Order: sequence, then C-alpha cells, then structure tokens
Amino acid sequence: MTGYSHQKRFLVAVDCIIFGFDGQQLKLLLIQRGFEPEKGKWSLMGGFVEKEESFELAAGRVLHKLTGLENVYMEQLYAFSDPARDPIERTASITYFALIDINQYKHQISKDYHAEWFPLNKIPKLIFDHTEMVEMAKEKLRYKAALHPILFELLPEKFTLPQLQVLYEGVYDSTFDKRNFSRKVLSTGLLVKQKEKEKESSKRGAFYFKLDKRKYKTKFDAFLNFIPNPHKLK
Amino acid sequence: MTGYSHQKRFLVAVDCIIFGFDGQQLKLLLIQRGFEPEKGKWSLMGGFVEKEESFELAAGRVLHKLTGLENVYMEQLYAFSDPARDPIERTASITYFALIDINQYKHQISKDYHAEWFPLNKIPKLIFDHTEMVEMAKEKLRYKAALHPILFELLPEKFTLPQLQVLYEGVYDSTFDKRNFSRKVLSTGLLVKQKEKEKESSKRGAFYFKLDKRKYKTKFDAFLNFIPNPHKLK
DNA sequence: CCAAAAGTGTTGAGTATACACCCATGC
DNA sequence: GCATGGGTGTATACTCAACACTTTTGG
Repeated sequence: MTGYSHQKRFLVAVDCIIFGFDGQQLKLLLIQRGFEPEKGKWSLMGGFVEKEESFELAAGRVLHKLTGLENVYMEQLYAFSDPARDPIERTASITYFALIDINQYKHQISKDYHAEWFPLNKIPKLIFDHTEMVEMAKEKLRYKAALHPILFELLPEKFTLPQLQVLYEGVYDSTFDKRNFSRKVLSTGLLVKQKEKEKESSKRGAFYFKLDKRKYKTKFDAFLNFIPNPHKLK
Repeated sequence: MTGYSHQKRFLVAVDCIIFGFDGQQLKLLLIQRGFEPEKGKWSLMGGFVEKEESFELAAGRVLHKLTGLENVYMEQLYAFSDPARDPIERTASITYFALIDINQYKHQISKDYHAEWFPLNKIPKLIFDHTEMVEMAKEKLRYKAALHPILFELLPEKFTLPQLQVLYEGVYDSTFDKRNFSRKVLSTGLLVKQKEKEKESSKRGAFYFKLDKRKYKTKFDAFLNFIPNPHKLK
C-alpha cells in the first residue's frame, strides 16, 4: 500500500483568544460570527486552515485580518477535537492565544467583523466550545504570567510601574503591595527607567519604563516569580 | 451558504511520546514503523484519528495498542502542522506525552511493533519531525516536573526515596543532596511511609513509600518547587 | 494648602542550602 | 568487621512579606 487512501480527512480551523489591556482591565476581543451556523452570535475570531498553511501561519493570518497587527505574541493553546463540537461538520480547532497592545489595534478593520472588547468578567455566551477555550486561555495566561514576563506584551513600549501593577492585579484579581511589587519587578533587571514621566493619571507623574529587549529574551524562560504566594492561587 | 463545502480537509494523526523509568534511567518507547513511507525506520507510536474519535481518545487508543495500558497519565503536547511534514500527503500530528510505569508495560504486545526502550541520550534518528517532538516533550517534562509532582506517574505504587531521587536526578541530569531532597519531598505531605522495606538494592533496605492519592490530586496544580535552583535550569 | 498618587527602607519570619556522621545489614 | 547504601540534624544565608511615611504637584 502506498498513500493513506482509506483514512478520514477533517476540517481544521484555528481560533484566536485575543487579550488586550486598556490600562484598567484585561479584555478579550470577540466578533459576531458572520456566517452560518450561529451567524450573529458572539464568537472567537477564527478561520479554516488553508491548503499549504501551517497552523501557526493560519492563526497569524486570522489575527492580522481582525486586528491589522503583525509580530504579535502568540502561543498555541490546545487542539479541541470533540467530534460534535461543530454541528455542521466535524471540525477540529487549534487554538492560539494572543497578547496585543490594545493601542495599536486598528478599530476600523475590526468593524467589519462587528468586533468588541469584553472585560473578562463580562464575556457573553459564546458559540460551540469557545467558552471553554477562553477559560483555558485565562488559566494558562495566569499560570504563565506567574513565572515569565509575558504580560509586558500587553503594554505599550513605554509604561509606568503603577500601570504594570494594575495589569498584574487585574490578571490575578487581587491587590499587591506596591513596595514589594516594584522591588520584585525591578530586581529582574528587565526594566529600564526613562527620563520622562507619564502625567495624565497623577499630578506628580510616574516615570516611564521600557523593557530591556535583550534581557527580556534571555530571561524569558527562567522562572521569575512575579506574584506573591503563587501556590495559594489554585 | 450552508456547510463548509469549499474548505480543504486534512489527515490528522496522533503521536505518543512515551516515557518510562527502569530504576536507572528515563527511557522513551519507540517503534519501527510498519508501513510506508519510511517503513522500518524508528518512529513514535502513532495513528490516524478516526471518524468519530476525539484526539484524546485516539491517543489513548494508540497508547493502549502498544503498551496494553489504560488510565495512563497523558497530556496534549503540541499540534505539528508543517504542510510538508509527511511527504505522502499533508497530515497534521497532535502529540501527546505519556508517563507509564515501565513494570506494567506488556512486552509481548509491543513486540508486534518492534518496539524498544531507548535512553534519552541514545535516541536514534527518527522519521519526519519526530525528533523535534521528542525534544519538546523532554523540555515540557522537565518544566512541569520542576513544579508539579508529575514524576510519580513513572514509578510503581510503592517506591523508595533513593529510587525517587535517582529519577529526579535523571530527569535533570544532575545530582541532589539526599538530605535536602528527602526533606523537600516529604514536606509536600504527598508521601506515606510504609512498613516494608525494599531489600534488593541495599543491605540495610530502604523504606517504601506510597503516594497519598487524595493529596496528590488536590496539590497537583500548586507550585511545589521540587528541584533546587529551578531558575538556573535554562 | 490640601488631595491624590508616586516613591522608597527596614524588620522578622520562613525557606533553601550546605554540610557530616551514625545506622543496619549481608557478606 | 567491614563495605555499602540508608537515614537523619543544624547553622547560615537568603528571600519574601508586612508594614508607613515623605514627596510632588495641580487645583
């Protein structure tokens, strides 16, 4: 025998769980599905994998179509494969989660998809198994951010320590002591203090920081312990 | 439009990265592929996903076929999707890694597949992208075992502290102080000391321990810090 | 001058590491 | 009685968490 002729072939889709941070809250970008089944219902942005395309490329293409962004932090999350997850025809879904700087996101493009940002605690009912996908993505984000400097992907190039802290507190739905937080974050050596201050959100102003890109790359995989008492989390 | 009629369909396979521990070394179970292409070459155990089968079920089926085992610790690793990874026809592969108690493994069954255990540092050349899969599985195992009590899945029901230490040392290709190791492991509260000793490997004998199944389940997701200096690893 | 947010240091507790000797047994 | 591997305790350094006051400035 040559070839795999009598094996079953499947549709394969990618779905993107897209996180953004608006300075106050962590949010998720959802669309209103444009075709049947479940047309008009809230859904993750997704698409079928094309003929000569890897899953990674497909996910990047889908994300780009919605946000206009490239070179976004993306990570494969999980392959969902319940044979009944799509009622029309069996379709596996390979999910990716993405962290984007919400300021760079192009609003116009996403209007075509009736896209909207939802705070994590106000996610509407989603089609198929998308709610489960979102839950898994939230969990993985929390897990990973406790050990690796991943949340910087959600921030603009320059950010302040108070902004960073609001972000971490949002992700862990918790509050941290600012003295301990800043000591811990600065001790990673990942941040470079800038001369300018951000003056919008306070009279005194808070210094901007930038990521040290070089150290960021080398230290990314090390265990960093960003949050207090990580073992109490789950 | 109803249906997804003009989308491309793909073959989807699962491949299993199967780890075992023989008391000395961590090993990987490989087979000699029984069909073309690459017939006779070393390969991971795998198989095509069937019509009404989730990936998890397919992986369990494939693992069972080779080892005779059920209820094995298995975890989805990654979906490999390079369009050219299989030269005959585009086939995505969803990989699972499995940890089995090597003593329970049925040798007869696997003879049909010309299966063999290979120490991790003596893995032969593998077909397709299987080497990459194995590398990723090793990395994930090391990562996960540094934080979670996952390596117990490789041991028989009763085991001794020296055995456990040999296992950890093998996984991290390193040596640990036995006093610190035993204190750390026992402090998790996961182990229950038995009355009997294992007398094969030493004159004095070493006490057996069993896992406290209840605590194992509840503490599995907490961060446990099993190995010294986890940040120095990478 | 006052309200609001930024920034900064110290202490105590707990945890991790380094390290060395005695024990039990089979031969 | 000795060689082999099993088992245990302590002192020190380090890391983490708790905690409060001063600074800046816009209004």
